[in-house]
Amino acid sequence: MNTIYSLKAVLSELLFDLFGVDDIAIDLQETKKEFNGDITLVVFPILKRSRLSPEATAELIGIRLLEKTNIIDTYSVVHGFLNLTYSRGIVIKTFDTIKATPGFGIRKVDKSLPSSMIEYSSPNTNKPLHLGHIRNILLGMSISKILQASGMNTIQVQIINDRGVQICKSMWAWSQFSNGETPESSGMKGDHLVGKYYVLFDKEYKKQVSQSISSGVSEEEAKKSVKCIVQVQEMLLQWESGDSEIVKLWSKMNNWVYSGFDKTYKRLGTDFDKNYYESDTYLLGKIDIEEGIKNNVFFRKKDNSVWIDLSSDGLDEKLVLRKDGSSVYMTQDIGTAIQRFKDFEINSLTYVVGNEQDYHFKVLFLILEKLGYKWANKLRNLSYGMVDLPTGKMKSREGNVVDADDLMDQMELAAMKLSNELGKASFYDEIEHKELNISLGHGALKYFILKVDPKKRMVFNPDESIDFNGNTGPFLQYTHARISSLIRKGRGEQSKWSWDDFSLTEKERDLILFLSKFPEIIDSAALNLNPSIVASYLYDLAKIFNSFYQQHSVLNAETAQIVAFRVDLCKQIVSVMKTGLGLLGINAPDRM
RNA sequence: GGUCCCGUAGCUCAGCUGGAUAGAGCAUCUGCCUUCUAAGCAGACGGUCGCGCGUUCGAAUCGCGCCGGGAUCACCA
Repeated sequence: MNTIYSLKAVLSELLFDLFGVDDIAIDLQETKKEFNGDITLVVFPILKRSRLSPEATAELIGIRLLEKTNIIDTYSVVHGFLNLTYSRGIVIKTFDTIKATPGFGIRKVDKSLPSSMIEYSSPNTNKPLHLGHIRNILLGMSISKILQASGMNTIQVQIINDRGVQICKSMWAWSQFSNGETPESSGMKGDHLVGKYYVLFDKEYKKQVSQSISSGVSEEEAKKSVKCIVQVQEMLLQWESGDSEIVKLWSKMNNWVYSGFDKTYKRLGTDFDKNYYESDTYLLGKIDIEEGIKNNVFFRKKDNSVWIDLSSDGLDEKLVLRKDGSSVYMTQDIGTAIQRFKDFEINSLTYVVGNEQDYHFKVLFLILEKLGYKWANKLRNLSYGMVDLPTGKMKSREGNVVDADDLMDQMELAAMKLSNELGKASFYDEIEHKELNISLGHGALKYFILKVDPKKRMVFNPDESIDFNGNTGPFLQYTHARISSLIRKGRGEQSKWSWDDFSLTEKERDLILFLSKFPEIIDSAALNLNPSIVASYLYDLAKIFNSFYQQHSVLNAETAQIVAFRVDLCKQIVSVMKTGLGLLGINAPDRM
């Protein structure tokens, strides 16, 4: 339907007829604000074939274009730039199409097609979620919605790192220090309680190490031999051998953590279709390694460890099985990926993972390709930069993290405070007001994180980073609420309008043309695994609307027909805003 | 040392499949609420696009080389 595509088709034919140029040379781009027009053809690439001056070439194309199509109304030539203005007819048609398309921008999903699997969050169970997880979760959640909107079925999964030395540390400390403390008895969220003991372990460990050192043991030796760490190692072995007491404790503490995570996920608005647990999957992959040895993908060294040589791909040798036959991370990831393609009818798998693991995933994908899985080229990595604090890196075991729950509390509080300052509280009853502050606080946080290109590293300053003015979530929500209000108030206006009743203002044209880009924006965000594309589109849309709003009155427009038309236009804008914010996981309140 | 990512206004970021005078927000300053929500709008101020060389009619954008920041290359997870 898109006007740019139809224009490109016409141009393609025309330029071939005129000069014999191919599509590659057709460079169409939006016209800069300073010039008249909507879209610009850059004619420089055509000059070689046209053998005319830039101006003459542009003129010639302009004239012919007007003869050939009614998409374009007028043109102007500035140097080598042919600026084209869409005709009223095509603008009208564009708006009619948008209006006639329910859920404009969202492509229908064919349920019978294979799905795309997205893995994200992937927490450890020894500590609560923090700001780093928030970036991961928001990206995963948002990209899942975007993929759905672009017409894919999705399966959202997380792999929960529920075993290993980390959780044993929490278990050990709890056994030592807790006196049987539980989430119920302490009133703490389960994940926070377990995290508390993880930090306690670290303190105790450091204490024991320094005591050991002062009694004459070398630092290196002390770190390995201190009582608490030795006991943790024993615990891990007991867990692996299925010791019932240990497994019971492990299971109890993990369940505390899960109920805590569930609350946080719910608050963030995410939900997984399936959880994978590392305790179930950590043995996967060994069989595949054996298979790969037979096929000469892997090789065994003298000490019995198994490797893959990736030097011909510009990478190193990589271990896939230890000399004692036990797995490394890579082993599990190989096995888990293969398992997933068996478990589900999926045709792609996207991992949302911090960029510190780029190398790991590059290797993983390469190994799976070498193992001959044809879906290996459908593996993707949405890699994102770390979130650091002004004071440096967050470290859970040292406790200097921005906790996910605390952060959301803080955001809600800030929204409440601002709303009271602005004197808006009186419009609402208490519950409604609370919900609104949740929407706005979370909107600010989500937009702050998602508007940035995922691959950029970001510094988060809890005191300064979050704003409610300017290029922010609440600004978009405010714009949405404002338009909603117009529609509410305009409901009484029953006038019918037709295109013959009025001419379009410049801002109205801008809005219609800008709205029409929404589907491409979604496709582009899906293709690039980048929600920030949606975020900046919505921001631009809001800017254009607010500018329109300031210049023209909707409800007090010159005639009843124009009022009716503008209300209709508002309906389309509000729909795109709401859909778009939804893709970012942000609520769009009707008033605020 | 090898590899990957980042470097654009005082700060936070767009723009990067080459195109016209590099755009927003925050901060600072000026206007605009007795008319549809001022969490807004209009404007001012603010730039050697890290540096150099190259490719090109044209480079923030592509290539090469530096510089700065981060990550990674574990029989850790």
